[in-house]
Amino acid sequence: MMAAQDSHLPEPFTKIKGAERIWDRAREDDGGDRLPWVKERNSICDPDVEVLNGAPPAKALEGGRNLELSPSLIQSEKHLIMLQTVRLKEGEEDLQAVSQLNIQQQSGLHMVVQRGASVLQPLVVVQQGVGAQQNIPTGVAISLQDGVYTFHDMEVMQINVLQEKVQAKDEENKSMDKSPGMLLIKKLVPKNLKNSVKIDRTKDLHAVEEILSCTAKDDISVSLNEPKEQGEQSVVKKTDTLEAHTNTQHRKKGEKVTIHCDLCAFTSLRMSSLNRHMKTHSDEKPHLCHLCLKAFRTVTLLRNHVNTHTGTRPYKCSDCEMAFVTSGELARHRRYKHTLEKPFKCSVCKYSSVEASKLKRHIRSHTGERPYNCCLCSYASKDTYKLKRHMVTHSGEKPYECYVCQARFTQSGTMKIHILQKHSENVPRYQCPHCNAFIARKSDLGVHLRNLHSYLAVAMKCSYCEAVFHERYALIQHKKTHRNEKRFKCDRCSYACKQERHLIVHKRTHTGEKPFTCVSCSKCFRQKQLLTVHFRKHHDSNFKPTVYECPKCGKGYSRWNNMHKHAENCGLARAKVVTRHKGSKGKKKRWNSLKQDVKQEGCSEVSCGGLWESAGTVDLGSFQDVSVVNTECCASEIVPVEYGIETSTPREQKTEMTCEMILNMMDK
DNA sequence: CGCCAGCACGCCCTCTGCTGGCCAGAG
DNA sequence: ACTCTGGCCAGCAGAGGGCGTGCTGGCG
Repeated sequence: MMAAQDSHLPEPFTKIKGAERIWDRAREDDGGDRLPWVKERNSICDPDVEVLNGAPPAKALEGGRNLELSPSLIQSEKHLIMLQTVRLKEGEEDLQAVSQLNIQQQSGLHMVVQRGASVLQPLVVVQQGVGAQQNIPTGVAISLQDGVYTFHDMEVMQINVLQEKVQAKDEENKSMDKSPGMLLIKKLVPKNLKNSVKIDRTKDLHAVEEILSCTAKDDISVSLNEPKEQGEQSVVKKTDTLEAHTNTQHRKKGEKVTIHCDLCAFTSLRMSSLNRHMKTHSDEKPHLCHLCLKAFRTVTLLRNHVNTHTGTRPYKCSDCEMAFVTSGELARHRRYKHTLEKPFKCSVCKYSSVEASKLKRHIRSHTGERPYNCCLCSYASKDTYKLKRHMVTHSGEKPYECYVCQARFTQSGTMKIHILQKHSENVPRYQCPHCNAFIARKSDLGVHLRNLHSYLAVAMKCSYCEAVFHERYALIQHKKTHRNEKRFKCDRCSYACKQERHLIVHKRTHTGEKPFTCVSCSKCFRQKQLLTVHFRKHHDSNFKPTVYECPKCGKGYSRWNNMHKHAENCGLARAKVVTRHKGSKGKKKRWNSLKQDVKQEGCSEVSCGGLWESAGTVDLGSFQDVSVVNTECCASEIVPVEYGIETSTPREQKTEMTCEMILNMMDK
């Protein structure tokens, strides 16, 4: 019930940490101004003042009595109220003494104390305007002038229940008529215990829950008091369920007695437990580890610790080879590995965990809370490990080294991937389900899928035709179909070609245009290459005509295609057509390799005038002997089977070869 | 007093996915 | 020669699993 009403802190609460948590919350609420909050643990043995762990700003604690708000909190319009125990002197055991504490005047909190009791100044951070008021059930909240704090916030307040039935009954009868809206906190102390007392939070809050859930019952009363009636006391009690808190003065023979710790909320039915508990308030740790000199309170703790040194693991898992120092470890291990029991369930999603701390960490992924701030940048993490890992980015440290190549990495996972993909056999690759591409990393496959195969709301149009595509990959594949298309068509004949410049040359056959004139004899040519050939042959005395020899019989030809035609009858097998892609470095290497292969096979290139280099398309069809060797190496290496690459028919190849050769030579 | 269960905190690990620089291939 | 593209790669952070350890408190 309480947890449902206060979503802040549903998790279990521990006495000291609760106070810290309040302070932590105050820090978080404090506008993030990063004030140097310092948690101090005041001596719990201080006879006059007990300050809950997590010291407030010094001013607030000054004197242990005056209640002041820290400037930062005032600025942030939040109220900080400290709860501290103030033992009243004899003359102060009345409400007048309380008022002298200035609590009401400064905080708006109305408190009532019982005669002889200590007074608790509340240590609560209340945020204004958080709408908490409507969430607080009547009688559960303490109203402040400008804020509200709930029972949950009262975790750090010491609440106890009056057991004095008769008195309570009278109080109850009086107060039931009073208007609700103000719950007075009353701390009752057994008269033989003059020190401040905290109650067991779990039990008593449960008790209060129970009270609140059944306020109509006769045996339960919730006493409320008007703020102005400070002289009256209120009592929260449930007579039959709170027997455990019986004041020792009223105990009967055989009745179980709850013993309270003077210094905290601990209660127990056994004195031995209390005695042992009291050691927790002492720094005494008499049991020293002889191996590391670390000190422990108890022999058991020391033994467990020594076991960590010796490797003694008495608790062995029955289902696997694991063994542990403590039974708790074993139990947890069994939950993780064998029973798969996950009792901590997230209320937001389906996540569940073996440990509460894991659920707490998980919840941060919902809330976005990032409590761990980097001191060097704006990064903040949700857990300590991530912050620690992040700090490596500032130090430049690369703690992980590849054992093969000594490359260093910042994260172990990165190194693992490196080793897997650089130094391992049978490296797994990820195949794209849409295009059969194989990609080394799954994450990169994701990038590939996003870039190439994701649906695009705005369709992309092909730049060559009207086709539109919603997938980038489909567009790319489609464009490749235009690659070998003879898109440039002559409007006077059936001629078509792939490049516009070829069409321009062709059109001169229709217009009769001959723009290239020989400077020596004024003869005109349609193509630059024709002029060049003419000039060399007729006007260049240094020109030595190229002779293309048949690799089979050695017969020479002045033109490559003529030799080529001859060679067809010399019995050489037909080679595959190879297209050299200009500008492709890799293909250029392969092209040179092919050239070398062809040379080695006996196709002599004699003063060919840069034929190999200038040829756009080469028909090796007549080199039958070469083809046997080269088609294997060429087909596999040079012409990878690619989508959209087409091969030409022999006749086309011859035509294209000549044309492109000439055009390329013209370009030169 | 010892055993035990449970809690809390911390550390380390893995898996995962995003990001951006680099580089070779393609145009 | 240049630009663009996409795979490769390391860096880095998010999320969660598993275990180590210390401590507290119930109980025999």
